[in-house]
Amino acid sequence: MESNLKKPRTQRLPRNARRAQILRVATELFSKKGLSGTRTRELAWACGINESVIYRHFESKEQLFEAALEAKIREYDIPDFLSGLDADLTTLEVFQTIALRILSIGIEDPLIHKLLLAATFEGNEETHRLFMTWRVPFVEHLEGIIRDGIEHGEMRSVDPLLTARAFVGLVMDCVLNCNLWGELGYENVRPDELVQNNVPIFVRGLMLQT
Amino acid sequence: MESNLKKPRTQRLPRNARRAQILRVATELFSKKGLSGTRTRELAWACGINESVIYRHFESKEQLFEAALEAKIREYDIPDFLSGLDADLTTLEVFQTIALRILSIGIEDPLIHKLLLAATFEGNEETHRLFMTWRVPFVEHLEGIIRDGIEHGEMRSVDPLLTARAFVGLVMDCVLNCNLWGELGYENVRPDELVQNNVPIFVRGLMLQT
DNA sequence: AACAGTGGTAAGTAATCACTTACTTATAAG
DNA sequence: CTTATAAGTAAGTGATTACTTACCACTGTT
Repeated sequence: MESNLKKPRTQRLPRNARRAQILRVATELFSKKGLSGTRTRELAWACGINESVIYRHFESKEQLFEAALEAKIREYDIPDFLSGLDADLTTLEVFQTIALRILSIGIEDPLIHKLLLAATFEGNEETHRLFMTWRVPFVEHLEGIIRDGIEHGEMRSVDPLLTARAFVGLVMDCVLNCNLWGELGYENVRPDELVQNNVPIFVRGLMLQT
Repeated sequence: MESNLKKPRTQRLPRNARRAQILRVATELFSKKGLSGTRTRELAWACGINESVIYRHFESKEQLFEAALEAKIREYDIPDFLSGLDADLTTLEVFQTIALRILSIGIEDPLIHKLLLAATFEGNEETHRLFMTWRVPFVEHLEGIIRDGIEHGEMRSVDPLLTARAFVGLVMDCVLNCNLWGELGYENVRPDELVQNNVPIFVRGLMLQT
């Protein structure tokens, strides 16, 4: 009856809470170091638990990565945001609202774009599919707007798909600038500053008459 | 005196040739799988040599990665290209020429952008610095052009730095589209097609009068 | 022909990896 | 209080990692 009883180092958590914690910490590590750069050992240590606990919740590191990515994308329901856009907005306002949304998410939650980048680089087919559920809705929505604009004689006859992609790319590259290379001379800028400067240039070039 | 003499499996190469071969194969693997995803064993196997030979030429995997990145960037002398641009070109033509250059390099040599992406994700301070030697010259050159354009009353009074970054971002995102996500519904498009569609939109939005 | 220099190999090394096994203990329902 | 359930731990597992050591053999020089 000596003091052989082992004291638990960490507070015992119910299943859902522990799973959520692992997911949250994993998202942070994966977005910093990528999939193969993140060690399960340091993930467990960061959670204050033993490595084996991770495997009570996720069957493998890869599946944990997929779950982290999916949870991150689910945080922001893009189709819902797009379908909820006010129908009375001008073309410029629509483009600005969408750009601001992408920039705000990217700057307030830097993890998502780094995680998406890791997914495109190290991910499997499933993570590639998840990546597309993030980017494609923006492109398709804008493609539709541009197509309509051309039909109604408001916009120049550009290629709707290429143009929509270019706009989304322009905005998402700003996010990468701020997140990834922010420490290297690319100082942080406010989302609305970027929107006010860049979106009108693009939209003016797209419309037929000012 | 039995047949104990070992036959060499591979052709013996002079130092420079072997080093160049390792660098070339490493560039390919790193751009496909990233730094921590590339194994020295498979690199050696792909070169047809023993692992230890790699370490006769490069002191570590990380240093090999830096060397590969630097060599890739050196292939394209951007400052030289920019300073050699014809002074008689119109603003639209300058933007188009620069965009075509970025797109052509990115599409004809997909390794460079993937390698740069790996560098931003897994690299150290040195590889980050190298990344900037690729992107920054484009931005600074365009920033100067836009600043002049505003001073001469040809362009709207935008923020020259933000605008230059946005344009470079727009173009480089197209490259990522074609390279990284090309297999997933983003079919390949020709560089000149992208230039013809996207650059005029941006430049028209930038100029004061058509 | 002898030799030095070096490109190459075989067979390691210790460390680290993702993941597992066997076991302990907190919690909550009856 | 008893007991089933599950959250937790310690201590591994074999595989794989980047990198090294000791040695071999090809080649150009003299």
